[in-house]
Amino acid sequence: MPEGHTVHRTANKFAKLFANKQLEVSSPQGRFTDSRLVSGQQLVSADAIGKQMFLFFEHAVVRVHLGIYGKWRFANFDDTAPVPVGQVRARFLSETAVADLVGPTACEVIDSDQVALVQARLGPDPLRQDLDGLELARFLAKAAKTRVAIGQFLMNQAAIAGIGNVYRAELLFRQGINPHLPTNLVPTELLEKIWQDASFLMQIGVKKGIMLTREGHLNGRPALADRYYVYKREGLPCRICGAEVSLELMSTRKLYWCRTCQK
DNA sequence: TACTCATGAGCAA
DNA sequence: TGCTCCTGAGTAG
Repeated sequence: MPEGHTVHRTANKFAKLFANKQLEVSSPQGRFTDSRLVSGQQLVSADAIGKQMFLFFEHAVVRVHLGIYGKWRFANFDDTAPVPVGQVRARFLSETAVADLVGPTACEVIDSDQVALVQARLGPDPLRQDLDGLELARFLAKAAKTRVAIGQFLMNQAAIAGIGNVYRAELLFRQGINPHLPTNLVPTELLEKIWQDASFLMQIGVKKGIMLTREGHLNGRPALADRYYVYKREGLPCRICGAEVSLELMSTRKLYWCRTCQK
């Protein structure tokens, strides 16, 4: 489920498994021909900003973006690495562990200048430590300048990095905000709440590996049907007021919301 | 077996 | 706004 929390979780796992190890990098599927540019190098670190992951090798960086379909598969082994299954774009192999990447939108080798370019176009990430409040300030500054609907604004990775369709719907529901409200008309206190809630929920997502958004259901592993307030619940009664949950398209993406709770 | 759908985003017009 | 790309799970027939 590739929203920002998945990517941060993967970066942590990658660092834990592979940091300071020499990796054999290959492309079983054949489409990641640049794998040879990093194969044989040590992995220095793994980092995530929003939905982008960066694998820093000694002399180059691998940038990965999962898109909708992308997935990582990790495995430990004693003697022989498991045979790749399906369309494995990239395989990262140490002596005892393997990470297979399937179906990413992007998997490429870039240099530090290109890393800086990608990072510059990304907005603040609620999962990055923000002790001095600068990330929040960046978010508020961007929000103050745009009349785009808040539902659309939250999907813009240059506005806030890491939010996807699920968190967008659930964050707006939790704060009772109409997704069509122009962003510059959303009171600052509410924008701050959205930011803090995103940070809170996404940290849970990183820890648990699944998206949880319902009060009283933030622990354990609730079934998919019990996990969200509005996401994928069109036509069903709102869990708070009982009104029918609405579904509409907002810039080609499905938007779920409750017209009664989100005035 | 064939078809549909999905948590995303870049690009052209 | 519409088209395109990427893969696999679920469902209809």
